Amino acid sequence: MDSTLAKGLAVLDWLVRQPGECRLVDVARALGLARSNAHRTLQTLVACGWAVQNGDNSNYRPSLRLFELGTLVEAASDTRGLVRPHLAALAQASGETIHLTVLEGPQVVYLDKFDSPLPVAAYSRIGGRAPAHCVASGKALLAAQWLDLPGLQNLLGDLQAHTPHSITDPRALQADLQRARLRGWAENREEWRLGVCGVGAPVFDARGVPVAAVGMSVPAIRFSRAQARALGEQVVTSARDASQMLGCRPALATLMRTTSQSIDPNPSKRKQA
Amino acid sequence: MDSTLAKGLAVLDWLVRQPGECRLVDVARALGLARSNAHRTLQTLVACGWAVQNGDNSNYRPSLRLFELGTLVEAASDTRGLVRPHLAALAQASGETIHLTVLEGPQVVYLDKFDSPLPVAAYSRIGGRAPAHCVASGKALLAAQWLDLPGLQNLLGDLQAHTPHSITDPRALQADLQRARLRGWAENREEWRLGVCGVGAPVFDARGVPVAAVGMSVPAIRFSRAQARALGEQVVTSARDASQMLGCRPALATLMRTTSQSIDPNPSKRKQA
DNA sequence: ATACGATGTTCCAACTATCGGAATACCTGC
DNA sequence: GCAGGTATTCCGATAGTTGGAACATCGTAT
Repeated sequence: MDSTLAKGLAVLDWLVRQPGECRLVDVARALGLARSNAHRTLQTLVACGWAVQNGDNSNYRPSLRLFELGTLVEAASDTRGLVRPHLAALAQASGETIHLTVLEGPQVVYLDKFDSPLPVAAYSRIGGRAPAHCVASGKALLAAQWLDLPGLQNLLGDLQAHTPHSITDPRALQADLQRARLRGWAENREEWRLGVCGVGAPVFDARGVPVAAVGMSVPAIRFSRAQARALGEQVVTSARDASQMLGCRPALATLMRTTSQSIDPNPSKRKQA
Repeated sequence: MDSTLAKGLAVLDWLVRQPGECRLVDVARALGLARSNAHRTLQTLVACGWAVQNGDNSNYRPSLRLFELGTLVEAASDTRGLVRPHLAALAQASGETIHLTVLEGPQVVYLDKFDSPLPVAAYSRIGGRAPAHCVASGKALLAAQWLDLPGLQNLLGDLQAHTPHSITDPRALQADLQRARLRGWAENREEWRLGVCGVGAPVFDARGVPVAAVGMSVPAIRFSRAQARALGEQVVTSARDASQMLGCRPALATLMRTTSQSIDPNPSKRKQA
């Protein structure tokens, strides 16, 4: 592994997470580098346009290149733009906090978000992450993949608990996902943040592949069985509409399937996508 | 300069700009690397979470880490969120395409955008870039910095022409900026894209530093002297409101100044920001 | 079914770019 | 002016990178 590259990326990552500009020594100290090493690394980042140096005090900060590339990455799958109207409609109709997430490894990443007018304790940020097994949209995406137990464990690793309600047993999670498949939507009962529940449903593209999930965050106080069911239905409907917007035929745009994972025609060609 | 780091960043950059997943050889060929070298570089990117490898065909694509960091970089200056309502209002009132830009080196980066209902030929993308000396918002930002001729040339380098109307003479640009300062807004008359004009005005933060610019893109057909003036006034008003939103005292929130660059209390401390 | 070409991955010795201590330059505050 | 802290430069030792070659794998043509 190229340690020089890894180091540079770590510096960049650290730089981004700092509030203001950073001094060279701070970078060096934070990452345990020699000053001269940190200096050369930062100079390289600047020369390549990933960081900028303040001419006055020679402090460093990340450039907008990351923002630029971030929008490109996100735009590559133009899911967000296409789904956005449906999110807005759902936010309007439900009055709750709505978000759009995608799965990356064992986590979901928040692609888009509409905040509830009545602020919920659920704190999330576009670009932020959450463990997939602890949030409704994450479970919806997991359910839609029909993984077997080894596959699930391989993807998620050890299931960390984040509240007393978090599911930490893979078998229990598997059962929960199966329930989600039957029901059409996944549930989160304070498994990520105490006091915050949610429902989520997957969005499929034209090929029938689950590419994103619509999630709704709801305070535990408003999350009785009956309320959950009603909200779940709303989310499923919204997700199904969104799927059709992405070109998915209606029949596919649902989490439920009579046959199990058999129908997944993935020839896994070694071809350029 | 750390060539390993530079190479890795180049790979990442290239990866982001490809439409789908990428094969190793393509990366190697595109960047002129040995296969083994490209392999190690990509593996490092994957190990550090900046790229992901498709398990089936071992193709590579950028991870959402870039999106994540991109939103962080952009959120660091929460300009966008605060100014957004004013942009929306201006878009509503004018019916034209509105955007928010910041200066980075000789370019502006588009932070936010509201598209006109009547589609203008101006093609721009959030996260995209344009040469500062060719667009109205860029000129507004340049004007707000009161640079002298050497400073301007140092920042922008050679002024490239992008249409026959582009300003390529630094002195002419300087004069144009001076006009903008007197007027309160900057103009672009088909200097970046033929058929597309625009007006722009700077947004100041609480310290009176120009941090962004509001721009409006208008088809040349609707950009007579009188129309330009009317739109310019609108943009100035909007930018001034936005500045106050950022905590700028009203008196400072304008491009015009009676004294020249003298009042710029920048003690240039070598301190942590 | 077999062979072939193209690609992904691993290995390793030569080499060169990186590392980090030390010296220098610079700034700031006392 | 001096002291403390920091950015930058320098350079020899070293360790990490490099790229060719071998091997494994896959898709396709024969």
